[in-house]
Amino acid sequence: MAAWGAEAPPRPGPRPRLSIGDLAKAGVALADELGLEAVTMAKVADRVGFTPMSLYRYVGSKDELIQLMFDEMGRDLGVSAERAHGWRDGLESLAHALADRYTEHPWAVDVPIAGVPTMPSQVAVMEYGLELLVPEGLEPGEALGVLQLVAGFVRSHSALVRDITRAATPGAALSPFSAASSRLADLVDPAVMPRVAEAARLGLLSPPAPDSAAADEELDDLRFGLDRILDGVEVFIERRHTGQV
Amino acid sequence: MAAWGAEAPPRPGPRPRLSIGDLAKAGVALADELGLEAVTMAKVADRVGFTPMSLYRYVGSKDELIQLMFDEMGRDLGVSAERAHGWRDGLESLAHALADRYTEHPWAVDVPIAGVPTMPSQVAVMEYGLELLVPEGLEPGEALGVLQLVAGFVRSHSALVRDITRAATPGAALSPFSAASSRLADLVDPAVMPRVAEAARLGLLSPPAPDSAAADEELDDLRFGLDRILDGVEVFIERRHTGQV
DNA sequence: TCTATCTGTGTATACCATACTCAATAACTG
DNA sequence: CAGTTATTGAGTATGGTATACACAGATAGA
Repeated sequence: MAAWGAEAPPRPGPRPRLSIGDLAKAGVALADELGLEAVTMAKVADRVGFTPMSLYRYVGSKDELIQLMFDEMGRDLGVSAERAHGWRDGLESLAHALADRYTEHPWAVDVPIAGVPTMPSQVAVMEYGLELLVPEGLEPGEALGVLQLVAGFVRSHSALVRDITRAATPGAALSPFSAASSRLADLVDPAVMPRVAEAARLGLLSPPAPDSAAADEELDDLRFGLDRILDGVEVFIERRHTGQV
Repeated sequence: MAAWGAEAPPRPGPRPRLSIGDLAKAGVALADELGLEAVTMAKVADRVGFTPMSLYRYVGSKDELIQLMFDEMGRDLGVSAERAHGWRDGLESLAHALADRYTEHPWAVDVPIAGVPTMPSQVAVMEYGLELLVPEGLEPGEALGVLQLVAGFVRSHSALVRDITRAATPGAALSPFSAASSRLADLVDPAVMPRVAEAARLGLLSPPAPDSAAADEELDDLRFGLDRILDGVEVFIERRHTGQV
């Protein structure tokens, strides 16, 4: 796979003027500025000073380019198992590092998950997680399951945060569906769905006011879910240590 | 919002020959047969015996149609809080019902998450979850957090299962990336990533052989993640009951 | 120097979402 | 019952999209 950067032996013909990484970086920059839907072969080509069709010398399809962009944005998370104070601290660092990346690159939550993780940055996360969890007695398969749990939660949480942020940002194009969330209290029949109606009344289903506390709330939500997951993992590790499972 | 089916008062002009639900159902059927990328306005129109442009009398955009399809596929999960034996059993039933739906409609994991859940089927899930968890002492916001955890996990797990299944199915169009997973063992340098290399050697990163045990493995993985989450929630509920939090 | 091979370009195609216009339709008004 | 008017579904058109294909120039090895 190209993303793993096998070194090319000397060949006849002109040397490529780009690398796959250049292409991925250009795509990331474009998506950062204008969103994922703005990433077209033509615009990426323009950004690197190429014609659209030349990109196909580097990637087999646009989908492949998108996957490379996702890998690019997940590189070098700055976590290391040696520096972590135990598995729990390590997983928390990972979760926050991932969440930060999603915040920096909001489009990344729109990139479809393409099968079992095989891109370098994802594999690096796997190695990290295995280093944290296998010494605690987890089987590799179990450790990967925990990792999937954490990474998946951060992703879905980040997606929610992004959409809420977008809906609460005046001037942003809000879909007809996010627009409806503020009216959800009117749509839900309290007789049929009393608890949702109450939650809507409490404002839990509307975008929060864009005050300074919004970021804190998002962080709280991340922590809440993460704490539940890690509590569950802790229970499992305890049981494994005491031979109950 | 149209999906909530406000009844139309008598109006001049021809009566609409379709309903939004018809359109959503047609889209679902199409996606079931040919995948989400096959869902185009033209093909859906063809299926209901309309011209492409007529669909815009019912939906504002293709994205809106896709959201309606997602709502359609999540309707009537067949769970009820009254029938559940406690919150944990109730959440397990929900998770399995959702997983079954994703299995029946694999394209659903490709539907982008559009903000805070506001579609009827999603709101029904919310009501269900609140009924299960609020009596245990959780705040509505906490209960929604737990629900997001469960639903998000089932979704990401289902995505993985679908991609693995697709990769293991001979004849299916497998992306260059899923194709690479079988070669991951060759790509990873054991000196740099010893634990991933070992996991690859154990076959944990390759699609499983398409034997009869595959379905069981998938179910095991679902159970594993779900058990961790619910263990974590259980710890939280215990603490709440004993006033620790 | 010759040759095989690779790069980036130019051109062309098929598909797609969707804007705009219009004739036919059917409820409401008198 | 006749006229008015809003609405439906069809027809036509447009701009953007990914990508197939063929070619001219460039370059490393013989």
